[in-house]
Amino acid sequence: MANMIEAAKLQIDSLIRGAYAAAAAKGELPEGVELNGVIEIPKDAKLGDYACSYAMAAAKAMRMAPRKIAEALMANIDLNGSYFSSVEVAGAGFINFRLADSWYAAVLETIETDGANYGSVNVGNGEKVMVEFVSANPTGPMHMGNARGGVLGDSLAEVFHRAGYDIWREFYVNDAGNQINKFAQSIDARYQQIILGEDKVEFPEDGYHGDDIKAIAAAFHEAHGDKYLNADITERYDAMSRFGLDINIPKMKSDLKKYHIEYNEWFFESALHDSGYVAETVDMLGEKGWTYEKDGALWLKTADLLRQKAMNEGKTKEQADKLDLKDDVLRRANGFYTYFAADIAYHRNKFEKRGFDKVINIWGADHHGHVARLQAALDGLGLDGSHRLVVVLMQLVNLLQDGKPVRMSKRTGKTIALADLLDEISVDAARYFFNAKPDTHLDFDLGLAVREDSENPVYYIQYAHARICSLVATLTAEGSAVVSAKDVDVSKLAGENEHELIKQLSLLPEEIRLAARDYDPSRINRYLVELASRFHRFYNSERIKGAEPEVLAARLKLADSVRSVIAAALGILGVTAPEKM
RNA sequence: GCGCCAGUAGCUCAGCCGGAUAGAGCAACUGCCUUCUAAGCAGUAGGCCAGGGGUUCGAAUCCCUUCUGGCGUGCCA
Repeated sequence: MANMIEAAKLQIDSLIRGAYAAAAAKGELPEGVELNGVIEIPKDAKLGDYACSYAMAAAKAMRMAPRKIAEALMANIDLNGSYFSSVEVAGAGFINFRLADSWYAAVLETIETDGANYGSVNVGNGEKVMVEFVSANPTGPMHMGNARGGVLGDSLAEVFHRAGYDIWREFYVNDAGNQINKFAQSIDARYQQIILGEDKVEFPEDGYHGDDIKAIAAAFHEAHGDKYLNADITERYDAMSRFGLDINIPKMKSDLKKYHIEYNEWFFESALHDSGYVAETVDMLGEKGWTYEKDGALWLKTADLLRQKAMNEGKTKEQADKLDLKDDVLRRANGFYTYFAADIAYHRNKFEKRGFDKVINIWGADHHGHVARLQAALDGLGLDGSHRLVVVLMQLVNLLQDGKPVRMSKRTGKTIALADLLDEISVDAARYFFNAKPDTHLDFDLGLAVREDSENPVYYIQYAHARICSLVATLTAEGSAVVSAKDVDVSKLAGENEHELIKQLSLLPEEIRLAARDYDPSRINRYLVELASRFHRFYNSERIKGAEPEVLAARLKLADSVRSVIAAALGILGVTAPEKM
């Protein structure tokens, strides 16, 4: 689990601190200045492999020119036994380090040791984290937006897993509330149309118009005949919604499974209502003084909670008072709890009952108005939702057909089902493609998606992997098997392409750390493209087969390390690494 | 009105807890297969980082402000 980038940076920090102590002792630099600054990888490798800005940051406190400070520090650095071969002062006062063979060798050894787990880091310390994603309404088929959420949530969960968190994947099934009622009404209308004739029964305007509802109604009719035609409405709706859910939920499970997405738990909203947990949670808010009654409904003092939250986050009282805020209904005048009330209860359950340290929800951006409210409500319960609940907002997918937008609404019935998409493109392409940066719109053109060519970078990456597999097989057959990292003479990999390639290999642990920090698994996509690109460049410029034995062994080991890292990183995204293409 | 997000090359976007000359892919043009997979590589070209102000050794990056676009602001979920 070694992170060689971290190791290099830590070593530079200690080298500089040691040099400062030595320089200060000799009177070359003023004593007692706190060193700080950034150690980073310069954009241009010609400048060095690592650059350090400590001298510039210390200029003011030391009252010296940055370059002078840098030179004094450099003169006192001892590189013996370090990962670095040289150090120099450049630009305005950067101290630049160049990596030695020992560092490159350590990267290859780490990759060999860690195998498929290479890149894992432990920033999470086993903290319990739930990722809740997709949670599509079970009233109809899933669409492209759900596909994006599914892929994003699953990849993000895997990123967190590899960053050292204890991960739990969950799907929240909204099997209660108004939309279920509407679902039952829609099935009922179709059911009656089957029996009485389509023109005899009016279909509700705001019902679900999709063909899937007709199919459910037909199946229901087949199972029960006309039995429910005159049944009590509550009994009828209950039977119909349960029948429909029993068809739709397994379908969602199997559709998601096609994308290799599986959950630890499918959590039912109805369970929260049935057990009285929603009522209990609302009562708790009342006991804490956060609710009041008005017009027959029970309201949450959301405005007060949000103002308090804003002030906790650094806003002044004046700024907080200026916010235009509204309270929310928790229990309607008709006695039913709102979705919001159930959602608060659900999140109380996640934190309080099941003990998750942190919860990450993937939501469509159209729900963003709900984020701060939910956090504030949880704050009101003393659960610190503002810090422990993270909502990743995902812009919805713009589905295009020949450049024109296609509406994606369940009510119009014109959905492009998630499952159908896989008839058009591979799971690999879908997983790669939908794993785009969450906060940007994703234009998905159906015409383009059908194409399986180099337009899609996933093939570019997989090609690199297949190419290496073929190379290893060819050379192994000729008696040149991949050797262990310890037996590789890294000095034979001294070309710029080789060094750049190894440095790219070393970056994966850092990318995983940052992907978790920013809740952005698409970093891994970009990392892979860059890795594949550097490999292809190396492959085209350096011959492996036919090279001198030591050079061949070293280059083959490098290629095989790339193969291993591509497979490991594709594994995070749930994309396969084919041996042949 | 109030709030959230975005504005970087013709297009799609990286870069954003400040660092050196702002990068990639696509599209366009030019080369590279008798030799390890050409689903590949090398090269050419493209920019008031939306505008204005501020902070400092240094700003695409941080702060303020204006403009433009998307979304939210239900006893819907």
